[in-house]
Amino acid sequence: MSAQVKEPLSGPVWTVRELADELGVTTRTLRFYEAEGLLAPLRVGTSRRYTARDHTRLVLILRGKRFGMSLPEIREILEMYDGVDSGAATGERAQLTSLIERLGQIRADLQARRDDLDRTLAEVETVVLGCRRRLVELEEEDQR
Amino acid sequence: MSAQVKEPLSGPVWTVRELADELGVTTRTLRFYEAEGLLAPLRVGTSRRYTARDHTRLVLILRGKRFGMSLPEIREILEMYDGVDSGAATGERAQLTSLIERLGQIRADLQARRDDLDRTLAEVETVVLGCRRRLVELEEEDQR
DNA sequence: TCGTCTCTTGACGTTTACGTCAACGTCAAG
DNA sequence: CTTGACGTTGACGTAAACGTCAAGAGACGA
Repeated sequence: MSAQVKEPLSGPVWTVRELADELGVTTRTLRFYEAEGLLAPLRVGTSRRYTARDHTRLVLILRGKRFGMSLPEIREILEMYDGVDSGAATGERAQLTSLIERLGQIRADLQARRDDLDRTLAEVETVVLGCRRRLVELEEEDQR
Repeated sequence: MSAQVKEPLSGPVWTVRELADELGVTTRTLRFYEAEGLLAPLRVGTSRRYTARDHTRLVLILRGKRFGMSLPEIREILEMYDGVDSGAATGERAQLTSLIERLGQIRADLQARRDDLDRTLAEVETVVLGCRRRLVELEEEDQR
C-alpha cells in the first residue's frame, strides 16, 4: 500500500448553497451531478456536506463543460482520477496499462478539439482583419 | 460598392445526401441547420442544391460544435463573416467598429475556453504520470 | 406505366442538462 | 411554540439539437 495520509477527518466543508454560490451553479445542478455519480457529498443526517474533494471535482466538471464535454465524458475522467491513487482498485499492470491507453485516446480527443478551437480563433481573426481592411477602404474613399 | 466577382453562376454543388455523407451528418441535420438560418442552399424545383458556400459554412459549424459552441453562437459568427465582405450591409464605420468590438469579445470567450481545455489536458497528463509512477512501484515491489 | 430512388414537408419522439414547482423535515431565534 | 431559513425527495417541465416516422412529389430505367 502506498503511504496514504488519512485526512484529519474534518477538512473544510460546504453546504449545498455555499458550494453552489461559490462556483456559480444552482443547488439543483449539484444534486443532479450527484445523481449522475459526479459528486458524492457526505451526509449529516439527511443534509449534504461537500468536501474539498467535491469542490475540486466540481471545478473540473465546470471546466470540462465550458468546452463541450458531456457529463458522461467528464465522469469517466473523474473516475480515472480516483482509480489511480486509490491503488487502481484491484488494478494490476493490465488495468493500469489499459487505463493509460484510454487516457491516450482522451488526450488525442482533447487535442483535436483544441485544434478545432484554434482554427476557429484563426477564422475570427481573419474576419477582424477584413473589418479593419474595410475601414481603411472607407477612409480612402473619404479622402478622395 | 466593392468590386465583387460574380461567381461563374455554377460552381460545384451537392445534393443533401452528398453533402451529408461527405461531412458525416444526416440529411435531417442539414435541413435543421437551414431552418436555423445557418445554411441557405439553392433550390432546383423543390430540391436543395448546396454550394461551396454552404459546404464551407457546414465545416465551420461542425468545427465549432466540437468544442462546445451552440448553434446561435455559431450563427452569429457566420453572419459576421457574411457582413464584412458583402460591404457590411449599410455598414458605416460605426457598424464596423462595433463589429470589431464584438469580435473581440468572441475571441476572449474562445481563448477562455481554450485555457479550460489546456488545463484539462494538463490534468489528464497528471493522471497519466500517476499511472506510470504506480506501474514503477509495482515493478519495484516485484523485484524485491 | 410501373416500380424504385431520392427528394420534399410536416409532425411527433428523444436525449441531455438541468429548471421549477410541491410537499415535507429540522433547527435556531423570537 | 411558531416562524422562517435552509434542507430534503419526488415529479413534471423545458430548451437545444437533432431522430424518426409518415405521406407525398419527381425523375428515371425496365
